[in-house]
Amino acid sequence: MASKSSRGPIDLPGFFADLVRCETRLYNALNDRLRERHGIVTSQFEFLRFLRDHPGSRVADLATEFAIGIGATSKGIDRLERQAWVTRRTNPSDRRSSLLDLTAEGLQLVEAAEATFTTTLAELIADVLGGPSGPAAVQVFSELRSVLERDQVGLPTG
Amino acid sequence: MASKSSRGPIDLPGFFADLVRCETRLYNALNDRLRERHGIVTSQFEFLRFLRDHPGSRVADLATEFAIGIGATSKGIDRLERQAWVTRRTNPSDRRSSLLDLTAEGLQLVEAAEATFTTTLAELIADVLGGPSGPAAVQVFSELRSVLERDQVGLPTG
DNA sequence: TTACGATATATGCCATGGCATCTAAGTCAA
DNA sequence: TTGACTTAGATGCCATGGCATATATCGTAA
Repeated sequence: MASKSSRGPIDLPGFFADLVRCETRLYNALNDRLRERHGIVTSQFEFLRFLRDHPGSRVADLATEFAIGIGATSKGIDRLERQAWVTRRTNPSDRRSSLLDLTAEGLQLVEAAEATFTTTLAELIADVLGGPSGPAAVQVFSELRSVLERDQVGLPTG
Repeated sequence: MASKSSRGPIDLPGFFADLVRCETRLYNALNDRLRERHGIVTSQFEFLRFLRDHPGSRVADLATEFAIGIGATSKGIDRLERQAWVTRRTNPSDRRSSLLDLTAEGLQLVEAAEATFTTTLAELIADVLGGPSGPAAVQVFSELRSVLERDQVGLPTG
């Protein structure tokens, strides 16, 4: 099969469709692996990893990072707290909010899950991303993310 | 701010994080626009567009395309059918399934929504995708999608 | 034809996210 | 200090998707 390398302007809807299909399938595949090996799903892994890398974050910080609602974030933290992977401690400088941290178990879990995550992701995308166009794709998404965050595109209300 | 152009091997988890954040925000932003102008969300627009381009598809065809479950697809079609945008007609060669088609209203809707979709997407990503790395990113996702579909990665059960 | 296994999808239950709302707490000015 | 406004996030209701199951139909072999 000949590769389709159009010369004209980029087909943005086509690109977006490819992007969403890839993201869906990768997310599904990572969910499967993380669930069977660690009893968590990818969104939980991402929460835990963020809290490992940003201890003392607030619920709103997570909501902004992941561009999901505050309510959903609060409920997500509830679930992690129920498993004793995360603790809330009252923010001493603003008692409306809590500061979030991993427990020792949470830290252990995220380290183990990260190995699974990284390995699985490599199995799925390393070949394509390791190709000649890989670095450019990395660059595009890094830049696009910066732009979307700067302009606060696609932040939910609640 | 200096741009971060690492020379080493690609940071796949970092790339995946950027990818998911971009997809979330773009999907949210497109949802907002499509909802306010046409009363549909992006997933519905994608169903309608697929049926316009593949008339006579079955529920399973949509499920495979979007890598979502058959049950969810059936329910999604229920909702579009209730709005009289899609019709089910019994498949004459296999009465377990139905063949799906847009109604005239559905066709009109998808054409109008497509204009909104394309315009909005261009506002959000044309600048970055029009840069020098754009074509490479397009190429990467086209290829990655092909690989993931060939290997049937991340297909839900039901 | 009948019986059995496979297939397409419709449906029910559960989990999760969006959005609205509620409460506690912080800010500020008079 | 008090009262009005704002903010953080917890909670309730609803919509949607995953997965399991139920139903109808199909294909095949006896």
